[in-house]
Amino acid sequence: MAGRKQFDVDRALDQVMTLFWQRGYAETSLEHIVSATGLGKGSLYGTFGGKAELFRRSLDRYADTYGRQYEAALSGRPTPALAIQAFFDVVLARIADPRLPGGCLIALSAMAAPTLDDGNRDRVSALLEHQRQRVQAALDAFTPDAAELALFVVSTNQALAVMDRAGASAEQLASVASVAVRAVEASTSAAG
Amino acid sequence: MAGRKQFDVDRALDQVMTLFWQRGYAETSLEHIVSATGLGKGSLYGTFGGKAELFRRSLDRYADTYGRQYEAALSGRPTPALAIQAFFDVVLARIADPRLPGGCLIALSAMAAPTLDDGNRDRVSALLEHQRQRVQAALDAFTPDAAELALFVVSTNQALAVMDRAGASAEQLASVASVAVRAVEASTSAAG
DNA sequence: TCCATGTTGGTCCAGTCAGTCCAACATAGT
DNA sequence: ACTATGTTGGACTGACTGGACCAACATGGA
Repeated sequence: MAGRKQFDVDRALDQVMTLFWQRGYAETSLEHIVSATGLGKGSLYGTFGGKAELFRRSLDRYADTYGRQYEAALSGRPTPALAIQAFFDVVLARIADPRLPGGCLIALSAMAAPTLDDGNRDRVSALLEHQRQRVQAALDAFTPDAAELALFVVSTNQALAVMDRAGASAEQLASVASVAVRAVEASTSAAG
Repeated sequence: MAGRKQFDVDRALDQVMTLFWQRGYAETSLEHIVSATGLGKGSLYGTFGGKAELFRRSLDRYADTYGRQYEAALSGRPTPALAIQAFFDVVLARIADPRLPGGCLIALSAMAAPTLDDGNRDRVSALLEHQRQRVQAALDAFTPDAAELALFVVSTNQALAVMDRAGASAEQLASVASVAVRAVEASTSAAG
């Protein structure tokens, strides 16, 4: 194989992911991507394919990056409430990081689902379902209502993304998360 | 005034609102709007102004239409839990209506905030804050924690919009709402 | 009746879009 | 050193975008 890649593929993907995360699929042009990565169109098309494929790779990279963090937060907690609080802390910390766009790429993409191609729409649903299963697995040991609670927790996560985008403060977002944690606590200590 | 309007402005606005609600701001072209309303560009520009103004009018019409429904649902309920359940029932019924797009125009627009013009971005925040105040007013009589709970309820409302767009079933959405209602119930009967 | 005023729908325009193509280049194996 | 192979970034294309414009039209008042 002669002629090696002149750029770091993962680094470029991070830049593209951030761009989609900030502006959404429709409002991110190839010109934005070219400008953010410093690459030419030939390199982008040769390495990643078209815009839709570039988006799919961004979704996967996002899910992988933050999926690990969620996984770590959920595991090894003594109570369901502490696990869910740690889960929300991941989101709250990410939202508070000024180097990253607001909200959540998955939530953003779910909203755009009707105008995404079938492949990307399905991918978004699958990633969200995977997230639900992750939370449910962490709750299963504590309560028989894990399925319902897991869906509620994942939904609240999406809510935080919307509220952040709408301009809510860090305190407000933490408050929403804490109400949700108390709901999980009440559910698991009373009925479970 | 000679030369009267040949079309029903509110009817046209409903069609435009539905289009934005389905596809979002960026993915809705003037061509879509012309085609959906059957009007010419001259009529649209003469009556509403440009695309951004058309979007603003759609936001306001949306907020007005469903704001009345939320208001009615919240008022005159004997307990906070019943008020919030009725509130969520408005969203759930709207989502279940096959004639309307999924999710919520406000939530959709909040997600697109970074790429909206200042006027529309501020409008979205204002409408969401108005919604929060509406819920808080309904809860104020019952509990001292109304501010925090109202924010939680409005957030859950946004969560339902995201989950619907992601393909969640009516049962799943109802389940999320019921967990939230129980959280309100526990908060207001225990601490209040 | 006739004209001033507002409406209508189509045409046109400059800019932007995603995607294709290719000539110049850099490398690895021989 | 030479060449086959893969990479690169810019030039180009046809389609589409939001918006400006306007000639034909419809109406209400004088």
